[in-house]
Amino acid sequence: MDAKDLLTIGEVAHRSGFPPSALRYYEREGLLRTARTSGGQRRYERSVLRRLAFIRAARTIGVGLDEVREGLDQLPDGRTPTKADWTRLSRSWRGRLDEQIEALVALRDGLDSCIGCGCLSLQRCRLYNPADRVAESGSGAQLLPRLLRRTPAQGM
Amino acid sequence: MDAKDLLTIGEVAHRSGFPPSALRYYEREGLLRTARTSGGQRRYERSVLRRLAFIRAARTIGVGLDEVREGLDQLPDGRTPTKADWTRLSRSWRGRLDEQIEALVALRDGLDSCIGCGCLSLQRCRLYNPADRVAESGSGAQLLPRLLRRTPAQGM
DNA sequence: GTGCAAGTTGAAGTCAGGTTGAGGTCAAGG
DNA sequence: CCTTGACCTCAACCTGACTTCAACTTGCAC
Repeated sequence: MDAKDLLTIGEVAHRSGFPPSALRYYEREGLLRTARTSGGQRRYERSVLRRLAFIRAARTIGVGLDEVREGLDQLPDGRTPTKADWTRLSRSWRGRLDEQIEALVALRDGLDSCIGCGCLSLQRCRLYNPADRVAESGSGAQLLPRLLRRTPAQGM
Repeated sequence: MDAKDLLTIGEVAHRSGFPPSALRYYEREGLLRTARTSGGQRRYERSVLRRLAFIRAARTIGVGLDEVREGLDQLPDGRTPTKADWTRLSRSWRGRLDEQIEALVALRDGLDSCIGCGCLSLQRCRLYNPADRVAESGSGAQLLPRLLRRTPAQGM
């Protein structure tokens, strides 16, 4: 916490791989807090790098920034987060990842059967069925896409 | 091809699960062609439903519209596409799906090791490494997200 | 022949996750 | 002190895949 330990935005950008524009954006969005010099420039504590690693990992998995913020907000207020804190956060993604994989595998199996039959039929094709139910039920809901919906990393 | 067989946009919307706005959009984007009544209203051949099934399946897998169009453009010009035509198109996705699954599994394994060590370290964490490479190469590109990027079926 | 649901258009809006640019300020080495 | 590169803010822009809106027209049932 020595003043010497504080990093400029350029240093953080270089070390984290996020461009400065993203760092400023994350700050605006409440994912990061920064100290400022008397002249108004950002100075980052070293711990921001771990936070950014978390953000990077979350984004890679496809977690949206809102949810990332929620996660980060659950970190202990006063003290520096421990290994256990980060572990707890990460663990919750394991399930999501499993879901995503499961959904894709189901899709692949469906695709296989479609390749087999060449159908893509409204009645029979498993790839198509989600939409079909919509047509039947009149509801706006979808089935498989729901699992995949959480839009995977878009930016940059 | 009897005039009686032509469908209105509402009927196609209902049977395909795509809202009319999406159907018009797809037409503007060159994924669909339609006949028109003397008054200018769209009339769809029934075959559009199969095309839409293809589009739905592609979007579900995460294929972008540009690529869907490319695929559809490869369908035979004069004749009605056969089962084999659709099969050929679908088969190319199998590989993509495999890739996506593989990427997610790798991610999950990486996550597991991170949960184990609680690190999310800049140097060691496998979840983090993709970004690290970016930082090195100076490019704005991402590695894994590229595979997951294409936003899964959004419509309705 | 009329009423009204369903259709038409083009333009603009939406959402996420940032990027880009203009115009100006800060900080550090010489 | 001065230069210069790094930094600041605010606003506007970007992509993809649509949706929504306003203002108007069609087409089918009665």
